[in-house]
Amino acid sequence: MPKILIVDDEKMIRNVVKEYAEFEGYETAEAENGMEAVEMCRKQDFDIIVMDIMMPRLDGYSAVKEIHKTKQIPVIMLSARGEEYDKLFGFEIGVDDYVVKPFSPKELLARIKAVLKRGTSADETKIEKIKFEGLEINVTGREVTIDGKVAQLTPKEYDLLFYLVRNKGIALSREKLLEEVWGYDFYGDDRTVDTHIKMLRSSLGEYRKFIVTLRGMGYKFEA
Amino acid sequence: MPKILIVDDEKMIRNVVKEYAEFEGYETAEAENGMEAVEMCRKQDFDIIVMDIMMPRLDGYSAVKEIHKTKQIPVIMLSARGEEYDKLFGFEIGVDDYVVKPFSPKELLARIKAVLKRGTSADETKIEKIKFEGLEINVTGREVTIDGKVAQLTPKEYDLLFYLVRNKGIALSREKLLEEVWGYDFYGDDRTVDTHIKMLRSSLGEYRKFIVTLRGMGYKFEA
DNA sequence: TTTAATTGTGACAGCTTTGTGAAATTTCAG
DNA sequence: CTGAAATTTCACAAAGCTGTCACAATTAAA
Repeated sequence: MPKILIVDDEKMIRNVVKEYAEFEGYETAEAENGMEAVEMCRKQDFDIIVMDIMMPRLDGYSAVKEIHKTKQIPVIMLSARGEEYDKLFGFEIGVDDYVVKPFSPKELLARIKAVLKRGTSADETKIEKIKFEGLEINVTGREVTIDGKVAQLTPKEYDLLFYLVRNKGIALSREKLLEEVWGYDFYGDDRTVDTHIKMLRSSLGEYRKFIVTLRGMGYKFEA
Repeated sequence: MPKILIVDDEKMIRNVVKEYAEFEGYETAEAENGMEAVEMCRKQDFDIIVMDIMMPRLDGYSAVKEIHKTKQIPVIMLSARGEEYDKLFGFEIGVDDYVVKPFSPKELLARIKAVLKRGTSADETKIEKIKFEGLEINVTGREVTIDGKVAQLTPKEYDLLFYLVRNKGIALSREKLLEEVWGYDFYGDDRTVDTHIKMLRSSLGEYRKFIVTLRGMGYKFEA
């Protein structure tokens, strides 16, 4: 689910937006001013920022300018009616939408949805992921993460895991695995599979539990 | 006196704006659609453009994009209420102001005056850029900057980087890269990719970290 | 309980893949 | 046509993956 950074100095506003956003299933984070927002963006990635213009410490448009120096994150600006409208245009900030206070949370959410739908996160939808609890296989990027951390699998480990997962719940003999993962022209020992299963298990940490040994038969992935 | 280009398919609108503008002492010129506007801008310089969004042949926002490729002229957009508002923000055009139809000519003139007053600080032409920390790719100008300094990439390096970035997070085999970056008719060695990756990495300096080797597979851009 | 079969595991030599510098070739502007 | 820049190939170095083996641990059968 997309992560939203809500930036406003009024706690009330943050709460309202947060509540509505979380109701829609978004993750949220808050910042009280522009400085804080910049800091938070340095440390983590958000999918969209909802930012007030008038704030202490660092105003909204300066913050956007700063954040956009390093990251391309869509922004929806909030501001009091009229007052800051010219400034927004005047500075030609790359802002994706603009909502005037007081706003209806429903409208804001609709705009957030719209911005997320078009924009940069088009790549997000292209990425194919398979998840089992904290084990996540990003097929598109050929990357496996365990509880959010990237696991460094070797090519064979990845291929083996991918084949097992694709055939989850199905008993797979060593012969079958060799044929499918190694290739029909592999001339080696059956036990090679065992070694790679061992390595794979060690790479998967606690999620080794998904790889089940079928004595006298082979292995299977069971989630 | 400043010269205004008025672009709208309705003669009525053009006339009204023209009359008021000339009363204020501005010179005016007219175009019926985006295409005409682009043509006229190629031939002469204007100080400001007042442009409708919805027009036959070439819509306003495409016209602005085209014109801004070569000239930095401030723009005030016109459009029917609400309808095109999203589009404006959606495409992040470098527009200096925005007036909703039906508008009062007096208000439009006031905005024209205001935009002209802010100086031709429209030096910030809207250029399409992609950023990852200090790595900035100016797509419009085919230029890459690293921490603000222009990196001297060769054409292949740029093409390769651009393709990787467009497909960030996606595992790309050498074959795929050859096909997409070099062209389907390239009959060379796979390892050519490696050499160009090497060169690209060296050009990117510390941001070489974004280019990830996928052993046994290929490469990907990961930001 | 013993025994035999099967699977788990650590170590490592050899192999495959990737990184890299340099040379050969091609492209292109002048 | 010439020379500089870009591209491609090549060979070797470096990195890191694989497959095998020996032995330990586990399981099932007798």
